[in-house]
Amino acid sequence: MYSVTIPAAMTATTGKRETGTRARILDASERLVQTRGFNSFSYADVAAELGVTKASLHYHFPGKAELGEALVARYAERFTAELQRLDADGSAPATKLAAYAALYADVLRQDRMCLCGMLAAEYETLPPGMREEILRFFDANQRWLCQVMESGRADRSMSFDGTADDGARTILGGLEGAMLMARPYHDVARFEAAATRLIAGVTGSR
Amino acid sequence: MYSVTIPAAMTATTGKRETGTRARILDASERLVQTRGFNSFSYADVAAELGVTKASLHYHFPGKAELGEALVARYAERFTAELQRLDADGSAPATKLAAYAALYADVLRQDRMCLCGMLAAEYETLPPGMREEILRFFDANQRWLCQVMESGRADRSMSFDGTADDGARTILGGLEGAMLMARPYHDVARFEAAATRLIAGVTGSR
DNA sequence: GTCTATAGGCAGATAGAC
DNA sequence: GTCTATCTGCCTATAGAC
Repeated sequence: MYSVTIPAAMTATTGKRETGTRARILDASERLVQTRGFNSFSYADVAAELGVTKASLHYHFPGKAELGEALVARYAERFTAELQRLDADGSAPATKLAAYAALYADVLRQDRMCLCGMLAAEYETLPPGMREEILRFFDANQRWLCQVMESGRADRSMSFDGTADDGARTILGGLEGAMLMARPYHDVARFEAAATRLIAGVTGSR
Repeated sequence: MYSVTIPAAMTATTGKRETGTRARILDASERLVQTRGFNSFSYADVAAELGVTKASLHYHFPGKAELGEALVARYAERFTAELQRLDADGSAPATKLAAYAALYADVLRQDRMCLCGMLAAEYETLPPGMREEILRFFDANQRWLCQVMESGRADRSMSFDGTADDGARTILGGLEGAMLMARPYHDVARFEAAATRLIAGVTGSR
């Protein structure tokens, strides 16, 4: 098994567990956005879940835009930390890709969509600050995948046509799409089968 | 070029152009859902675009749930007609897959997401009637892709590992995900590169 | 079929007491 | 920091005239 996800309410950089109201707001909001979408959850939802008032939430996050930006920032920070951890492992490129896909599977097992995948669907309706962060998240993933594929090609453990850049995009989009499709069916196996095939497409294991 | 999409306001089965208010409501709503999402558009948006009042919309569609169901039903009907048209062509399996991907590219070129791909993200928030129709849409696509792949394997024009079922799901999810990723970047080429690779993964053209 | 008018609710947000 | 109270606006939806 490749997982071992960092819990939401834990700062990726310090590893320090956060228990303050701010972190609890982010945790509840994150789950709501990943399951329902940014435009389909309200301050009232979060307040009810935390047992506080809406006004209290506005103290921590003046507006929904600020809350949204904080959500993506924390999510991206955590995800980046996971990618660095995978790099630190020093495992083979193909193993890294499998571990990467397993991160997605972990999210799906909680009946959630990737936060940024969900926000990508709502992209047109989001405030500019959130849009920029979302693109940065995808760019970072893309770069990491591209680098893994390049190294796999370099050590001859992988063989694929075209650029590593296009391959990375195919995998990123393929995994996001596989999540999107698997969720309505509540079928993680559906995701895993697709993930395996997507990775096989670049490892040349056919 | 593989496209030649049936215009929205045209009944797929009869080919008869519809100009009534009902069809115009569906057209405007469809575009809004595909760009913003079901929970991010309102009767007011549609009414303003059509130059009628919200009350008039409620005459044609009592509630948003009924409007949503009619949207998916029409979209699925149109899409199914396209698939039948592709079958009638009698072209090679690989050509059919390329034409299938081109249908998605046409949607993306209008800066839209696949209607059902968008609704898949919002799935948890949708009324039961819409949910069932969305699953039916994906099932139909899946079956069509599966059948094309089976025939490709049968005539030896395609070679792929695993079941055609898994392959079909990988392509369906891969294309939906590629759309999802390409839209924020306004980059159709990004989609096309991924689509080509996804199809190459089953045609064995490597 | 389309309109005016309006209901009832919930959204995001703010002021100010404690 | 969290509360009560309140505001304004938009949402879906309905009644009833034309």
